Amino acid sequence: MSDSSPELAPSNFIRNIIDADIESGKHENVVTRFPPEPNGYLHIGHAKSICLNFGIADDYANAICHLRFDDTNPGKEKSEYIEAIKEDVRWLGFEWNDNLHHTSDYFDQLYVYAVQLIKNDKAYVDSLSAEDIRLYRGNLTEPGKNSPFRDRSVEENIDLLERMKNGEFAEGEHLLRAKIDMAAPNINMRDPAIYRIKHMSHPMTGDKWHIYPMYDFAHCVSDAIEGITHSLCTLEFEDHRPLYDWFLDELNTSAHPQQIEFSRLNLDYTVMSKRKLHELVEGGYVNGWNDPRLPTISGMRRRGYTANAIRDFCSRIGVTKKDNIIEMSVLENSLREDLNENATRALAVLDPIKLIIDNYPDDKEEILAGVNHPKKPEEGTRDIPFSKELYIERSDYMEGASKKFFRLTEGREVRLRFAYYVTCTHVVKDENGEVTEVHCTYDPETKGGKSEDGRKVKGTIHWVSAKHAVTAEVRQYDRLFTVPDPASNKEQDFKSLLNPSSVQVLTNCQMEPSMLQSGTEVRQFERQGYFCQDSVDSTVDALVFNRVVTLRDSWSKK
RNA sequence: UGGGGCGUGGCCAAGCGGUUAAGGCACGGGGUUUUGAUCUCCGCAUCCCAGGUUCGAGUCCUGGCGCCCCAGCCA
Repeated sequence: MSDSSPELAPSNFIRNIIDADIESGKHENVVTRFPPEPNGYLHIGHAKSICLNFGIADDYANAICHLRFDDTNPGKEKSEYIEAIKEDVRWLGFEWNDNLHHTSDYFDQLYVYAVQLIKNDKAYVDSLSAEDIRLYRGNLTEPGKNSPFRDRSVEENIDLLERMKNGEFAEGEHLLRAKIDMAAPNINMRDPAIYRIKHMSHPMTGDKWHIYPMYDFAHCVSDAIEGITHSLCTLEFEDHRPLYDWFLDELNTSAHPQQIEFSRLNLDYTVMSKRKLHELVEGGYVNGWNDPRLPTISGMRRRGYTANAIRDFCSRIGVTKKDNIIEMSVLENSLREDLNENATRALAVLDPIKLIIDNYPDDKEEILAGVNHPKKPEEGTRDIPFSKELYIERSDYMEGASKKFFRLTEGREVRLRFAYYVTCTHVVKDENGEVTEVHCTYDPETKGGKSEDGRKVKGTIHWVSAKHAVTAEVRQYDRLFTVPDPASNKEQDFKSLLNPSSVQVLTNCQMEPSMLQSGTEVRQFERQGYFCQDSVDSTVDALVFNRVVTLRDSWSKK
């Protein structure tokens, strides 16, 4: 292993297999691959696979990981997705260097291999309808039966395949199938399809082909051509492994990669299948693939997640073959750990109410120093203006509050962060009984938020000078679904389980002036959470912030 | 009811026959704190069930039970 990496990912059963293969001399150089189909955007589940595959390449000496687009179905794939996927992989911090491939790079070779199968009497052109093929396949408990076209001559098969390739037939008219065993208990082995006719233009090969190879045939061959040593995929392909091995054995390829399956990542209160994500995006239930509520890489990036947090998360959840649903708190913990360490602080009032300091001079203004990071003095301080009228959080005042409430209530003294101690005297209400102003007096001897007499002030609240405040919009996100596993009930439409308040927009947030100069980085709004400007909607004239994640809150739980 | 997998605390996950069953998240409690944040300390399982092998089993055997995946010319 390389010693350049200070923190290697924790080991797992796949790394154990690789270790053993190196130990035994089976392989000297490990080659993995991340093989997305460009038919949608990457999500956090893909990040698990990316971290696994590229992580191995990073940690083992002379190991590499290929990025290969599995583009065998032009009906579903688009160049837009290819570009988005590349961007996401790079953003996560991985580099494929010269190892960028497409399954379509191998279409010529694949065709040669298909002809070889025919010559070896291991493949044939079937002319049954799709419906008949399904009927002939049998079912889980009953064997299938042979197609009447199964025994065509090698010459006829080659001729038919050639003509399929040349576009002489309509889609569905013919199908090249492997000749294996229609009675196999593993349904994947009942003469699976190899090539189907599709009169479609392909993002990479244009109009050259009228037939396109199926996954089972193309994937193992592509792996072999690229010299992949360990082909890592998810559990649902376990049943396909015999077929993966069958093709490579029949074709006698120079390399025979080992397919190893691991379980996909599931996160609670969200969905991870591409089909469902497509449904949410295309149905307008969310605003595009990069909607900050989505578990897509682009959505999380826009929301303010960091690549570090996602990689840390992936290393924490492990790699096994067990079905799992990871709690969102694990992801949030990885995020908070990164942000707490790296985000500078700021004061911002999300739901403002006026706080008026009656004994503070009307026109006086002061500049106070706010610590940028409590654990990093080297981050310095920033200027925060202070004056008679401030905004504080509406929830920081409560009428008739108990002594357990550390914030404002009549007669109680609290500290205004970095500023002064103030004591609440009274409030003003409107005709509806809503509090419109909180009044207080301050102690001039407590500037900076400390007192000489050592008096105890339990509560500290954040504030913003009203006349200096910057108004902004803040979007607060909550879980996308109301239940932990929205996909569990197959009869129920998962979309009916969407959380109607997955986003709450606050338009009158008041922030300290330094937020005007705050770029795109994530900042912590003290006592609230982490926020970053929305990369799509925020402008200098109309600031828009996304709440990345709240701070841990042990008070509201009580 | 065919085939393939999986089953260690609320959620993940180490453990590869032999110290009191790692660790993280969550949860409960104490301390520190100009963020009820951070930090810190403490607590928190006998391993799906039942037999068996063994001086000794979460780890081996047998039999159950439970859950997941497969009948696309999708990947």
